[in-house]
Amino acid sequence: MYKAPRGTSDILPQEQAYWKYVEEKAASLCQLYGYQLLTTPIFEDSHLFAPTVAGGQIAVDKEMYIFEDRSGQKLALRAEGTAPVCRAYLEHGLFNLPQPVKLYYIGPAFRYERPQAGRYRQHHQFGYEAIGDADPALDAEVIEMARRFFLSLGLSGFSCQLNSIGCNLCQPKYIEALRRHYASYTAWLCPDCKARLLRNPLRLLDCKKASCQKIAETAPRITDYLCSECQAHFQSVQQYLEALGIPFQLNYRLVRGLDYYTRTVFEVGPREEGAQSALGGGGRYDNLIEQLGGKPTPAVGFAAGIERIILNLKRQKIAIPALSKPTAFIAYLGEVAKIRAIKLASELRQSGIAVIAAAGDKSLKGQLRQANSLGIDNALLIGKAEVESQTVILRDMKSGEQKVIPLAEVAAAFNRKQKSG
RNA sequence: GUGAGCGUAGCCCAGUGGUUUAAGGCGCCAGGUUGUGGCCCUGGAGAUCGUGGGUUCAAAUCCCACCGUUCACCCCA
Repeated sequence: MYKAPRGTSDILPQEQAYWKYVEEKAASLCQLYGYQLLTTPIFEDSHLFAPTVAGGQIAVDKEMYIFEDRSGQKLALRAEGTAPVCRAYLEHGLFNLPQPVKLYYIGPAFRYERPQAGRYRQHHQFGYEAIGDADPALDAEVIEMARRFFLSLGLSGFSCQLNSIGCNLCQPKYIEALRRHYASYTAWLCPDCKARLLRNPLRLLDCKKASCQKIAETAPRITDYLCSECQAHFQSVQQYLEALGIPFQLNYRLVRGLDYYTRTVFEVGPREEGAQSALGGGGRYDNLIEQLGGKPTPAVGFAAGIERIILNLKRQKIAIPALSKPTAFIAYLGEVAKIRAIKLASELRQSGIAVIAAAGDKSLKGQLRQANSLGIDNALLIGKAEVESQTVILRDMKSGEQKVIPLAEVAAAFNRKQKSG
């Protein structure tokens, strides 16, 4: 038997209410803030993702779905949302619009990793980006949006952590200081951190091992190394957040794995920290667009994982609206009645009334059982007698009340019901 | 990529001191009214016990490998 590939999953009808709920909240949030939907291809030139995957080219090869098409071009399944949005921004000359340009996206992303709860090979991301202006008010807006998004979903008890990791003027000086600090402790570092010291020193700060944490505690802080511009920018972001009444916690050890982040970084997660707990995160990436071949263009954005959001909706037992059900179920007895039934179904749909017609040759009992388990409120019954008298029996499935109505008046009866109900 | 746990019908699972018609619940189908659901009762269908190999007279049960899944690391959404 075939199975969905490892790390992927089918989203069954019973789950769809959650997806619709989250997607609609996302869309209305973006509408509220003036962010416009941009849909990008599911695969891209594989090199596009090189700057956006931590560890650079090594991780690109190991963690991405890369394949060659028949022309030999190296393509990659979308690994994350930001780089494609920036590519589209450059490709279509969106820099000619009044800046900043505000865009959002929602769709699948792929990473070849070992799956576990909240981590999949195919998952879905919702994200938004404000491209083309370095105004710290945009950083604050993006963070406020994230908070409003989670609140609108009904989630509570999450926190927002904030930090600044500087720009390409001050960050290298800080990394230098960090290296000097760690150099005297190499013997006590875990193997992972030894590798990080060479490849990705910022990551040293959030190693979870107790021995490494100790060293991190005495490490120099990025905030002490920010250049005056970054310092001022960071101050402004905080000032705006306070003005907006957005709670946040400064976390000078918060770094984001991706190389392109500059200045503001933030992460939203449940207060109870655990693996795979981050609901979303983002920050400023003032260097990315230049790295992709554009002019230096500042930008800030946020991305969240839909599967993790749904996981938290379930954990917090948040009630979500049910998907709408068909108005009526049509049952029949006998071949002549069946013809009348499928014709009636067609006509009702023509007037915009959603119906399910029975199929097969189940007993009336079986057909009503089906209507019941589908949760449909009205059943229309057609037998020999109804065919002869040009009527149908309308049964209210909640009360059990039945009445005989002329065939021609069925649609009108439902329209009346909808208005009064 | 590393370490650990788990894998019995569509779903939840009993059964692992070796020999069972592999049990139960949910769901599904049918019957209990000749044309009527939900509750109840009765019956039925549905499992090569994840896959492959090995040990044995005998394996769901022991061993190995692979696959899948879960948890942690890693990484991140």
